[in-house]
Amino acid sequence: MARLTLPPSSPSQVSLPPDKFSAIKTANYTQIPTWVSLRSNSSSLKNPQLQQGRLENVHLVSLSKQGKLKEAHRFLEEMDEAGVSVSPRSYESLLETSGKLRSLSYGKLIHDRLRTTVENPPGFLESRVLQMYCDCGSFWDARKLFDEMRVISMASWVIIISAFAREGLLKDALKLFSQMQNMGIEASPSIYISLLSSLLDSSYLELGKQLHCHVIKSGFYDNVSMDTAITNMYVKCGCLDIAELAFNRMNEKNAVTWTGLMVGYTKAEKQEHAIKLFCSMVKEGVELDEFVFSITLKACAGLKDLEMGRQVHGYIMKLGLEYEVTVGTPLVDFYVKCRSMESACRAFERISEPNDVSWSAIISGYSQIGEFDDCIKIFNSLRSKGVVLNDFIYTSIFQACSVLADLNLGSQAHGDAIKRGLVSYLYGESALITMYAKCGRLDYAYKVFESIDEPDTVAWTAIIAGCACHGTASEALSLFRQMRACGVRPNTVTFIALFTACSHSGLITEAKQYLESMSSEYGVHPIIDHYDCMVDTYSRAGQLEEALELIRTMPFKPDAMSWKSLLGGCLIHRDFKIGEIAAERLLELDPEDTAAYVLMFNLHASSGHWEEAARYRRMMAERDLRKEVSCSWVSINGKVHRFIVGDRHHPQTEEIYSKLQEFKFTRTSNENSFLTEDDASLGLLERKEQLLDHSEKLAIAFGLISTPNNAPIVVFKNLRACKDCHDFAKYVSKVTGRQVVVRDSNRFHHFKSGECSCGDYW
DNA sequence: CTAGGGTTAG
Repeated sequence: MARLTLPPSSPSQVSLPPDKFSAIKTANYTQIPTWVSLRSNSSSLKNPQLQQGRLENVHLVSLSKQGKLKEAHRFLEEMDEAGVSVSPRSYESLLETSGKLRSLSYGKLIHDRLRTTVENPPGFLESRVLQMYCDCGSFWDARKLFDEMRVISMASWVIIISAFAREGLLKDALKLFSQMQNMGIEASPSIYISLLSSLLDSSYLELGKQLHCHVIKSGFYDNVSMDTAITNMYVKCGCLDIAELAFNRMNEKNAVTWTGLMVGYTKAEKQEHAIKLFCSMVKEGVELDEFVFSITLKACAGLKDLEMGRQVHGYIMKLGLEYEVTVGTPLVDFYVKCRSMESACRAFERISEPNDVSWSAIISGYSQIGEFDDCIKIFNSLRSKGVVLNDFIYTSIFQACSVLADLNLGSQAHGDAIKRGLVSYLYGESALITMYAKCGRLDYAYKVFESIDEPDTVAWTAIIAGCACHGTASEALSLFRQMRACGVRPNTVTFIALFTACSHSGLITEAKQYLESMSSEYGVHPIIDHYDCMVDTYSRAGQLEEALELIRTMPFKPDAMSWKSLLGGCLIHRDFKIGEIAAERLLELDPEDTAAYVLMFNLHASSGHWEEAARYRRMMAERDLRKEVSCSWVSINGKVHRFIVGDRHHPQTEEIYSKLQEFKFTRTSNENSFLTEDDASLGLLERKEQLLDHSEKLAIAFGLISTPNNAPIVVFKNLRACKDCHDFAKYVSKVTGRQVVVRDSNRFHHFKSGECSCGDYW
């Protein structure tokens, strides 16, 4: 008899891919036999009748539970040589592990071994093999095995139908279901549950009703799981009223049943109803679990009802569930949505084992309150700690990079996400399009867009918005037509992007047509933002009467944005009469809006009405309002250099200012010299005469001296570009032959040979 | 031996 060598007790040499370690973590280590004792008295070999290979099989199962399939396979071969037979229990475990680890190759090896070495395998092993193929996602193998089965157990029917249903292969699942019926086999509740729960939206309602009829005819009474599945089918198909009926008819309900209905109401934006259900649960004494709190907190978050959420939080603490990640994470999100970042952080710290979802919730929290630097900080620390990152996190990071205009970090994170295989999700890709577009690389944005096989509404919207902010309106409109041709439906945001493109290029007729047809032709009902865009389009184009008329006749009460857009137009086109109206209305709606004061100041100052101008400055001072300090920055070799007006802090200040002097740039038309936002931010009226040290010019000058002669210069600015700096950039591009790109708070300006892509229209 | 529920984002 061959000698049986047992494996060394050192850690296994089998290396599993890192993402499969979870299986090892969940392994039951109590199953590990002490193989030292196995080795010392390998009595089973000496006395086969006594042990019948029991210990070897225990060891085999142990290896399998630890996910050590390679080692298990080696051990199997040794058992063969030793003539020790493999127990059905071992086969069962090996098949289960192969499935869990989605290791088709080992699964197949076990299946082959079972076929060739065991003459009449017990029926349950056959269905275990089937399960393994389904778990590995190899439906072809599963189907082949199934078709070859001589006797099909109910378990096998359940396994294959539920696998097909879960995988979205509904047609195949239904075919098998009717095959069962034709064979006179009655489907079990599990089969109905699988089929019902694969019906994800209202397009399956008819099918769902038919299945419901089958269930009734089959006479299954009071099966909580199945009745829950029926209720949830109606929920997912959008029939909340029917779902509620089905729910009320149930004699016995559990937490799962309640949760399903609450999800439905929350999705339908009827959060109050969901919370009412939660209260009933408490009243009726239903045993609550973590999932109930997840959805309850989501409902509170949707309502931004801080009081309600706090009460729920108290209840959670009473039950000691705040440490659970399934409760703690939605709790974090709830506080984030209620703008209570401090509480969110506290809730986060209580989670005993935060997962990637918890991290994405807290990162998106920082992103939502505008603390983008914090987002990046957390991201970097997670990256270095090797925490699992998901596509949600990357989406937030790309968003942060768009706002910070940090192309460097953005493209690094992009590469990182590719390595982790997280980019293939549309959400992430759309965020990438926006990130590249807002970092000034419309070309990369296009590349990402073109790499998407079937762009969805959001992806199309992202690229259209990208074109809009770069001022390529005709491209935006053409993309919109292509989108329609591809059968993708535009949504509210798509139209905002489209209108933005029109307003930046003065396409009044087009904008008007879209506004009139969006509801009838595209099924998107205009909201006030769309009208505000139209007001903006008219205003920029100088059609101020039309803009005012639209504000007065539109089906919404004008908001601050309506008047702000109009006021902006009045400034460009020097209309005091309408400007005054707009400013008054704007200040009524939002007395803290600094833009109103600055715009009115400029409007009067630009025509020499200094007293009127001063009145607005005084008002601003009295209300203790300050404009955000204007700031421009340029990134050189990954390092960001920031400038404010008159800045002399940069180590190369002398060089920068002498470069500026070189241009001897003088204003082209004196009448157009407004007091700019730069100046207004400092409150220095006398600045009017010396505009050479605006942050934007400093950044451009620094770009000129720090990059090769032919390199384009990309400058970012937190406020809108002023006319003077705009002229300066044009001049620089003409004299130096360099391409200058300026992103202001509104859009991109591409300067080339003395011309700007905005056509002086911004 | 199978089946029912939740949280993150553009």
